[in-house]
Amino acid sequence: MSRKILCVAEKPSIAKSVAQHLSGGQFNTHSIRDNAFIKNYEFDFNFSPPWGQCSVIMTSVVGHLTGLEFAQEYRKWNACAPGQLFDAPVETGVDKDKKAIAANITSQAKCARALFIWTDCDREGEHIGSEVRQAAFEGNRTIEVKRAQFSNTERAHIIGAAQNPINLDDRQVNAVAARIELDLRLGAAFTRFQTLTLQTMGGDLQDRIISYGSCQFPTLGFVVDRYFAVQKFVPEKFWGIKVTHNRKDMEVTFSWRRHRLFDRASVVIMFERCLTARIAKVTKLQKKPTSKWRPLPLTTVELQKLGSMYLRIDSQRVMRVILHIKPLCPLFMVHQIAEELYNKGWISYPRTETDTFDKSMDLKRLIEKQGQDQAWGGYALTLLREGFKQPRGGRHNDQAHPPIHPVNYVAPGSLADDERRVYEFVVRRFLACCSEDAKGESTTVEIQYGDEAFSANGLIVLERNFLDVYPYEKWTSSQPLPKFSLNESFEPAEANITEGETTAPGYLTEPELISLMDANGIGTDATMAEHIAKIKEREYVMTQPRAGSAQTNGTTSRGGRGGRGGRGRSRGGSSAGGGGGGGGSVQQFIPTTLGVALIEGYNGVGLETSLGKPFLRKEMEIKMKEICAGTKSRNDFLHETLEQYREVFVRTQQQAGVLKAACRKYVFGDQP
DNA sequence: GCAAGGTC
Repeated sequence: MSRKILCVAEKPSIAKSVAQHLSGGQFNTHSIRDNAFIKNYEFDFNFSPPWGQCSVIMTSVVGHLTGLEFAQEYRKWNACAPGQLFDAPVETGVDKDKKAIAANITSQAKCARALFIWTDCDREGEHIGSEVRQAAFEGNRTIEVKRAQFSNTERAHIIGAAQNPINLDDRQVNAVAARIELDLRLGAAFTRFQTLTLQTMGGDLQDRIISYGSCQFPTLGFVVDRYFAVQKFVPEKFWGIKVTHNRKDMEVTFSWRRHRLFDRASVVIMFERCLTARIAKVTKLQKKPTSKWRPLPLTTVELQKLGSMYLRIDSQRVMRVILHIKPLCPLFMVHQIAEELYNKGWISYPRTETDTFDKSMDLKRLIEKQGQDQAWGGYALTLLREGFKQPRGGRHNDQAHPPIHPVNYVAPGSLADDERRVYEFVVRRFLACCSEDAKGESTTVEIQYGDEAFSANGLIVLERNFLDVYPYEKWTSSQPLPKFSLNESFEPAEANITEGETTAPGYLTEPELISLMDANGIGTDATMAEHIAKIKEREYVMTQPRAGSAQTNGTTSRGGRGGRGGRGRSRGGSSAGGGGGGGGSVQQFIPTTLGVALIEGYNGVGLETSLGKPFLRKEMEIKMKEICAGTKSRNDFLHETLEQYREVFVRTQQQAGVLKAACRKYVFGDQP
């Protein structure tokens, strides 16, 4: 029997590093025909029984091998009514530019005894694995198929994965296969319908593609929702009372327990009672221990959000990204950099939803590796000797990957500038997770002044703990507090009525948009940025710098945000200091007239669940998870979802007038 | 001329 095993990874970089680890560095490299990226690595490896010592060919694909298309006769836009695409026959075929890669696998499988699949351990990776399996079957009907389970490219981990293969999970394969079919049918049907229908209105809509996608539209919906919240916002005046007192060269500001009222006359009456009373009395003096929690283990979405807030990405990287014609935004770049660090074996798999470390993981060993660093090595070693804490656990677990953490030490000096910053962030975050919370003492002084109560807060930081290694967060007192005693009376230095106005929420920013997409299951961590780029490309939205985003000008009292619109909320306290802060201004998203018209149009069709809302897509995601759990079949899912959308489609077709009216109103500016 | 998901 053949002693050859064929191994196939999801991308060339993984094939290479796995080959290096399994071979101990001794391997031969062969190019393949018609593809410059793919290499076959040849070496020997001693597998666990029943395989034993085998010769190995390690190669890879580049992402998906195949694509789904409508049968030839349905591909032309005018070949059929768009609604027919819900049922039109579809066929899977190897992508044109992937033929050579598939042929390589087919031919290598011919004389192999087994196929080991080394695609990423996520849903899409499982499906790519099934595509690889199919290509291998074309050359060898009886090849045995196994799957290696790994989440980083650290040597021991890779060798362990080679020796403990599992089977391909066909549930995950089915879930993805169904998603692919749905995305194709729905995307094509609605895109053709919308485009062809609205084209007839001429003008600006004449020659453009008005695409629909199950991710594009909800993303657009978030932008439009916020836009209307801003537009419809009505500012309201409010009034408050501020009391200040000077003691030992410190000025203490007491804030009103009622915070603010929207009725000026009442505030004036209350204020005058304070003045009449003249003397304030300390009614409560409380000191209590307080702490600032160490951060949770790092997930992809957090890395992207915090990355764009804290890590400046240099312009060279921007150029590289432009040359690859990739969507241009900081989040996407952070993602790419993390991917590179993973490929090189420095950090764990950077796509994970998990914010809990498995108890069996040897975290101390990972901390130890960081001990040699000049900047944080000392902290790491001290942490090992004293103060190590098992990290807090969040509520997310994708059951596939641990939180993002450093797997090996690399001297920051040997990394490119932007890689270094991301690596440093991952390391510091990891060390912070394993540290003690910061400890402090908070003091609250409450006074009674007239009929009103006021209070002042102070904070003393006693132990910085994780803050020492995690400069991205700050914990500072709002004001230093002098000593007060219980029941003492004093005459406040000053009391004033303050005046302010509620301010409108801001337009949606990129981190906010990402948060909304994440919370609603729109796109994956790798594709969110692409969906955002897509709705810009389609001219559904545009971006512009938010005026005055750098600092709030705090001379007049502005009572926080969001009276009516409700959404806009000032950032949490830590944003002020942040390490490096990005420098540039925050981009905000504003819908175009077309974007508004589309969302308003679909909202106006009177469906229970508008296409501009995230619910339908969210439901799809939940059902995919059910398929993976084995509680739902692929066919039931496909059928249910198609019928659901078909209803929307039919309704929208019947009420195309509503969609057109929205375009007349917003795009052409006609008065109704 | 359509989608979303991989990756180069």
